[in-house]
Amino acid sequence: MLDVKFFRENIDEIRRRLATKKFDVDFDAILACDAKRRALVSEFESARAAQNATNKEMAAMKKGTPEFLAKVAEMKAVSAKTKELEKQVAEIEVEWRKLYLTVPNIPDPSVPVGKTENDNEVVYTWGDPEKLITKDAKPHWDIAWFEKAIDFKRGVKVTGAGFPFYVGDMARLLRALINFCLEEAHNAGYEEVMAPIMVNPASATATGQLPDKEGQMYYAQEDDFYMIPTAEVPVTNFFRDEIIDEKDLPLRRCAYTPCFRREAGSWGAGVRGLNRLHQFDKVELVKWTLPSQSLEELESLRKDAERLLQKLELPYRVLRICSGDIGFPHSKQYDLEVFAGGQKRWLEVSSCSSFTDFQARRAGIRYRPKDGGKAEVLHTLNGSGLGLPRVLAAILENNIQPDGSVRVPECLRKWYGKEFIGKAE
RNA sequence: GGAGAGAUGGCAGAGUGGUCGAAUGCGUCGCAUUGGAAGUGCGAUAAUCGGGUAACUGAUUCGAGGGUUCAAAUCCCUCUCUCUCCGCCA
Repeated sequence: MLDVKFFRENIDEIRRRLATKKFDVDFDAILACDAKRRALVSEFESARAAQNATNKEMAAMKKGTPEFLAKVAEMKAVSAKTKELEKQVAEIEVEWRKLYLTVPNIPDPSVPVGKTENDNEVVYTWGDPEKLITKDAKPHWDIAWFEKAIDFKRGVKVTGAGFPFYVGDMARLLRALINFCLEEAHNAGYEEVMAPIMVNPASATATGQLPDKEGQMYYAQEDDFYMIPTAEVPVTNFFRDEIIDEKDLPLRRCAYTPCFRREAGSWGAGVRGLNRLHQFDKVELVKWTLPSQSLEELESLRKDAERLLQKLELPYRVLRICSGDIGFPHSKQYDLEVFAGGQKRWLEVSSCSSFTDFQARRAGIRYRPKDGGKAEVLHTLNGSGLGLPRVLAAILENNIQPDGSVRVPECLRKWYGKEFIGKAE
């Protein structure tokens, strides 16, 4: 949510900058509602002030005297009118909030203007993707032993499409990836948390999933809980409605969780195998920073994620996401995509973003300046470090051996324990 | 799941219809005392939104929502959460 004052006073600039995002906002309706709301609030407040003043007089009067009874009679009408105004204010506040929650965050000036993902800029590429297109390379789902190791059929039986079982060595390899990501994050100064994987609507609203992504989350009606689409939601909400001391900033935390996405309407070509799942595993990195530090913290966050890919020996490219493709609460966003040699495709495995004060204002997360002054809204950031199924896909496709087995990257062996997966023994 | 108790400022905790944004204690900050510190004394100390250059000032907030009343932290209803006991359980 944008600062309301800023919104009112810079509406032309905001219109212009939001026009480059892909979301529709009815500015005129919001401004009209805001004006009406302020007028009503002001009318209500002066009515209530008058009522309060009289009530104070009455408190000092002797009860039951004719003067007192006259006041009571007089105030009945005043009270009824104030109550009516109060009701109108409450109604318009709800209407206004509903409208205002549809306003996305403003893109940072450094974000390239563009309409679709085709306008994203490649910042640079690490490693040599060409080298991976070999005669042995094949999409991971075509690897002979793949269906045994990642069992989609049983997943369909037990739950539905997109909920696979990882079996045996593959389960161990996935666990190795989780451990690797968490340990790297720990070494980079992120404090680990294990978080709830269901959240209430207030949390989902604070980070911006509601109302924007309502239909993309699994919802437990009985208890009004949402399955998290990313650990960003519970982890960021940890400090909801709290004030953090400036000396504790920046705060950095990491969390491993399963993530759940309905992916309604997004199935088509190129989403086979591990490319898109309803439940997947991810380690998320989250930061809370001073406003003045969020841009540099975004750069270091991205580098923390990149380092993982480098250690995993996976060629990747860094994308600067254009205004038309960055998300609703995002101010600035980088995506990291690994090259999967079998599919000859880039797969997104991390998205690193700054939300400026957008989430923090919705969530009521502020910091207390060192000088003890007024609490100010801070900035939140997060990035995947990493989304694991696609990393797994790239590992399988890029390290395939002539005998059909796959070499496991050195950095995972500490947990995986062997050099190969899928080797006949 | 059953029974009971409870939810008040940064924390603890008083407050059962008006003079309560709320006693008191702790904490924090400032000043004094001191060579310095401890200690002690004095004073200050909630948030949000609005008006005003400012001094100041209006509204809202005592878990959430609704109701009664001229007037609610206080009375009534609903919900949420916490604690204790019982039951069940990884």
